[in-house]
Amino acid sequence: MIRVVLAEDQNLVRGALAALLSLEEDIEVVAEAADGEAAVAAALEHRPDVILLDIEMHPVDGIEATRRIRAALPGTKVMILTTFGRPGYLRRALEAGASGYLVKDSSPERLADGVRGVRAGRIVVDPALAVASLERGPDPLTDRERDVLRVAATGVAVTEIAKTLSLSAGTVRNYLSSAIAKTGTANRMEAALRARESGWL
Amino acid sequence: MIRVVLAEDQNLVRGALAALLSLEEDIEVVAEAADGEAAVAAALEHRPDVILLDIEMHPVDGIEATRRIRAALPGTKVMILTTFGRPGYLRRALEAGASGYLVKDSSPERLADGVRGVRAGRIVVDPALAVASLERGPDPLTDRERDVLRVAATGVAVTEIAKTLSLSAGTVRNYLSSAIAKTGTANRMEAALRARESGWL
DNA sequence: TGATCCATATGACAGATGTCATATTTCATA
DNA sequence: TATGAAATATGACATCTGTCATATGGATCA
Repeated sequence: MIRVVLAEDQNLVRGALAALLSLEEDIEVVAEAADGEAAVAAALEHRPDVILLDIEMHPVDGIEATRRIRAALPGTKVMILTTFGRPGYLRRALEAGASGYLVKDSSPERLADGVRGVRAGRIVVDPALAVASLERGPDPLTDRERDVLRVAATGVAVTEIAKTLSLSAGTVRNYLSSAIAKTGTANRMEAALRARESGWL
Repeated sequence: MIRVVLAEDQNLVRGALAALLSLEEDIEVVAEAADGEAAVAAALEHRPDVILLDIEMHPVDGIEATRRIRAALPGTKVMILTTFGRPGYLRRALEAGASGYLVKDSSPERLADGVRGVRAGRIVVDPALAVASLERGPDPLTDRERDVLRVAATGVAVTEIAKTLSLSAGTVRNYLSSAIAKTGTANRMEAALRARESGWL
């Protein structure tokens, strides 16, 4: 029997995935969690074989939860399950110690097979996404460029970004300029959108 | 027995929801679809009591599918099931003829209860969302303002927007200016984000 | 048949944005 | 320890953006 903890922030989807996994003879969902914090707690309490983590959870996301779980329970395998096939997400998930990465567009059979795969020690990754990750290359942005882009993505003006990050307006424009150059885009918004789609934010 | 057709574009979520609904004694999922087009076809073929529709599907979305299904099969009840609790979505869904609107953050029990509710002729809507919809008021944007905002949301410059929509650059700036005024925001990007969050795009 | 709104357009102006050159400080690393 | 990268800052310049006044033609509606 493979014991699984399931972490996903949308109640309905979480319940549905639990129902789906419960149809498998050899898989048992021993706990559910709605965010990263609760996922770590559930992992510590139940010591599952595999933990399924969504990435987009607040306040603690699936990547950070992966890091904490791998540190505390090296024997537990982590499988990421997310809507977004973003190269940067995959890279960060693997660096954080995940053994698997599935997008929610995968077929239901692949989920159960994936759980069995990581349990057996394999790395389970969508091949197309792995290729995209290599093609895109690593994140070229510095920490501050990322910070500035993240705030810029909300549409606020330079002076607002500067206030938010306690920087001078000129410095913010410098970071935006270099982020725009590195992403090969024409303005802050395209840079932010591109960085997001690459999984860098 | 309540016969249900389920339309949702993410395979894994669709399969999981089907598994969840199948746990109910009185509900039977008679067909699944991955987009609006297929949903309409499945509805015509299977004549279900209730059809569950995600909104975010391509190329035909859940709102458009609702319209077509209501026109062809007035007896079939439509329930929208979406990630986004956007007031404008709710309004448009009801105008298109939907009987229910649930966000994916709802509890699993509410899904089955909701299906029974719309089957019984009730309108099933999250009360908080209904209030938000009334507070926000109807979409104040003109067709062209919406068009321009949609393109602007991709981050491109005015000349690009103008080229895309076959307008002069000045006209585009006029529309952007009035959209910014109507949304009470400070620039095109905030206007686009706000319009999107309101469900106007 | 006016009144009003929408779609479209132009010109002018002030302010915001993106680029570039340049500079200091800190930190890691060869 | 010297080198380089990152974080931070300023000033200057050209271009882009948002606003406003104004105009025309079509649609709708009382």
